[in-house]
Amino acid sequence: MSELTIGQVARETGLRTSALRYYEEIGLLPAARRVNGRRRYEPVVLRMLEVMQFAQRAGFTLNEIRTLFHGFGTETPMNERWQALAEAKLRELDELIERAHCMRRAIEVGLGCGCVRLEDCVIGVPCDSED
Amino acid sequence: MSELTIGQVARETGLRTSALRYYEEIGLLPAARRVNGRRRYEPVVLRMLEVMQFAQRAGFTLNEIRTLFHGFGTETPMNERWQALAEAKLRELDELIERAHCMRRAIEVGLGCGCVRLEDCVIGVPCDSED
DNA sequence: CCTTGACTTCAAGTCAACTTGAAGTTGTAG
DNA sequence: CTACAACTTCAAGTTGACTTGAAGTCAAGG
Repeated sequence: MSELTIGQVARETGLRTSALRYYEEIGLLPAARRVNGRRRYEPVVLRMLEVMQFAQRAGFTLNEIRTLFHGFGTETPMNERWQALAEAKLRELDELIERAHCMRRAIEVGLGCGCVRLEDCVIGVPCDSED
Repeated sequence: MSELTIGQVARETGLRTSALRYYEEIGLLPAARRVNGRRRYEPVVLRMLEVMQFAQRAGFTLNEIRTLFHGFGTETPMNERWQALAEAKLRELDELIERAHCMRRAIEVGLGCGCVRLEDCVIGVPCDSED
């Protein structure tokens, strides 16, 4: 039982079958081999989907993930488009992390202070400039 | 000139007028006073919008932001719903920050290694368990 | 043979957060 | 007075990431 049905992949990954079909439709997953019209997946897609879900939770769009996967390891071990995207995303992630920290601090201040208006709390936290 | 037109608010905040009308429609902004049918805003909305944009960039949905603003400072200085939402969001933010850090590390590894397949890179980075 | 469950395709629906377009109103500048 | 920009409402369109529904196919069990 080396090949998996769409249902098995769905169960293993926690995705819905509709999502898997959708991924194939938009070219995120390579078109699966068909047996009597039904999809058969090689186990490696489980890992791909794992990474994809991970990337998605980290804020990548499906479009970016597709580029990430297509650009990675084709021809040269590390091509330029992948590198550019990765570096851009790195900067985005840094911004995201900073904003998240900032909002976190703001909420904590809000939880701990007696402000009547949220604006007063948040504005009082120094963040937009630097840490 | 203490009250602002929708155009002025838009210019000051960087939002489109359509967005401001939309915010009013969904109850995120209180319905502005009308003069001959046109909206007039008190300057305080600039701060509100500032905070709202900030919260949005930090990952809050408009729905959450509305709750955050409505629940804050009404009746008791710090009511329970606000507190619950804030604490839940705090946990979400922590998760987000961790995932972002993790993806960041994964990308860096990807940039620095010679892997042919992205999966190999990302999977090699210890993250899903703990840091 | 018939049912059942897992699958297929294709079209349309959903949600958030807006934007766009049409058609009309208001206030000011020339 | 006329033009024009800035506003109004209301309906419909957009994007991303899917989901839902209809109608049909296929293999296995009773």
